[in-house]
Amino acid sequence: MITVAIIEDNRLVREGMTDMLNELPDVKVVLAATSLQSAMLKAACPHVVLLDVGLRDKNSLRLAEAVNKEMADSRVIVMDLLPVHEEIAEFVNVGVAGFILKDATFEDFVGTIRSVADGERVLPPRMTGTLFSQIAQVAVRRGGAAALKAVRMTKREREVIALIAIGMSNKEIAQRLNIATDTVKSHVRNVMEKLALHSRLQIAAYAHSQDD
Amino acid sequence: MITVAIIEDNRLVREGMTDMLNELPDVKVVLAATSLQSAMLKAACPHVVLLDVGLRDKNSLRLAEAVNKEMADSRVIVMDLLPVHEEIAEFVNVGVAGFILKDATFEDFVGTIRSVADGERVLPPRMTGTLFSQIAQVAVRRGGAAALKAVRMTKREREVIALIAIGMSNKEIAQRLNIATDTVKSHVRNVMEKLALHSRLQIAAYAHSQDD
DNA sequence: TCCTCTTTCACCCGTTGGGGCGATGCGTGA
DNA sequence: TCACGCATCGCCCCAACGGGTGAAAGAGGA
Repeated sequence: MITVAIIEDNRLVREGMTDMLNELPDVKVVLAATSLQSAMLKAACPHVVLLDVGLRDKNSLRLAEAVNKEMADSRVIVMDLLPVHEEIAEFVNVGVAGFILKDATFEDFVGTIRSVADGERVLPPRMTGTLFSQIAQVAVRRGGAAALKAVRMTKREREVIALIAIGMSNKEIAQRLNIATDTVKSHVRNVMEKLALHSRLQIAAYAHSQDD
Repeated sequence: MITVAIIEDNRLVREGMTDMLNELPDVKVVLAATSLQSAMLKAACPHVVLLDVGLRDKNSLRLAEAVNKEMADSRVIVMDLLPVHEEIAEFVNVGVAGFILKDATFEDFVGTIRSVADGERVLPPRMTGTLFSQIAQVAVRRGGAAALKAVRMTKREREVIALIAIGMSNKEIAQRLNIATDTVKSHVRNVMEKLALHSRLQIAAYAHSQDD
């Protein structure tokens, strides 16, 4: 049995991965969190740590290094969207055992986990399918709406998103909706949490990508 | 001869207006600026001040009032895109002599200027044509590309716009393009100046509206 | 040749945004 | 009835952004 810890800040992806992996006979997810907490990770002591480094943090490298150092008996797999070659080299240098792109096949994904748990080193293979789409499928399969609720926007949030998309500031949105700017900020923060984004610009980009 | 000052922050519109008006035998543009500087305006001492209040400033009303107060012998025409009735009333109250919508006919436009210079008060007439489209036509007529250059983005600026559109910060753009963040800021400022925008979010909205 | 445009970079300053944290009502459904 | 999600608002902190000014170097056209 391979024990796995998932560090991933997008709720949909995180829970989808957890379910998918738990359906496998030889894999068990023992931890799924948004951020890295050494304490919890040490307590869980998983064979494999799936570490999402997204595209935001520059210090994701040091993050991977830290995990590798403090968890000598755990092996790290870095998940990324579109890593550059130099970055891959750097990650390998700090001791990352595996590398998987988010547009990988599920088979590639599981294969990487098993290989890494087996002691191998897996560098980014050429992949064709999309891991993301499969996660989305799993998400809708289990419990139907239950999963999508995690990323489903409330009425107010959709309003705020729409106003952000047309370029309005928090203050302007507050005036338009007749609420306090702090309230707008709360909505914006919740939206970013749900979509795993980190700026209102990304919210705007997301909004525009939706209504194409 | 009617002397005119133009306060308008969109370069294309500003220069287009200047040229169009200067082609008239009885009109001369003596000042064309983006913002209101009392000193320069007093020095120019125009018969008519064309004041663009756009849709951004809340205090455009006080601006119009200030011009009217300090320039007792100049008459003010407010230009706006889509003013509300209440706003019009307020502007009239602070002594604005004329009012012209940006989707007015050029004839209406010139007529308003002449009437105001003549001492009349011109409230927003019902108009049909679009002043904007005529300005664009004049802009291309005179020198062809010369005018569009004012709003034509440079290669670098287009790159920056594209990266803003997908949600990147100045710092991220700087890293991507291998330039300093201050340089990126310069480009962003220039873009905003050219498009008469006031935030990167609006740039993103503009970019997305373009490639539809 | 000179001048303009483009691209580059720097410094300063005030405002906004992102993130953490807590708190209060209010409806809905278990 | 009680928990939960939603919407509301507040405060703090610090980094990022918007805006102004200034400057330097290279490209290209007049």
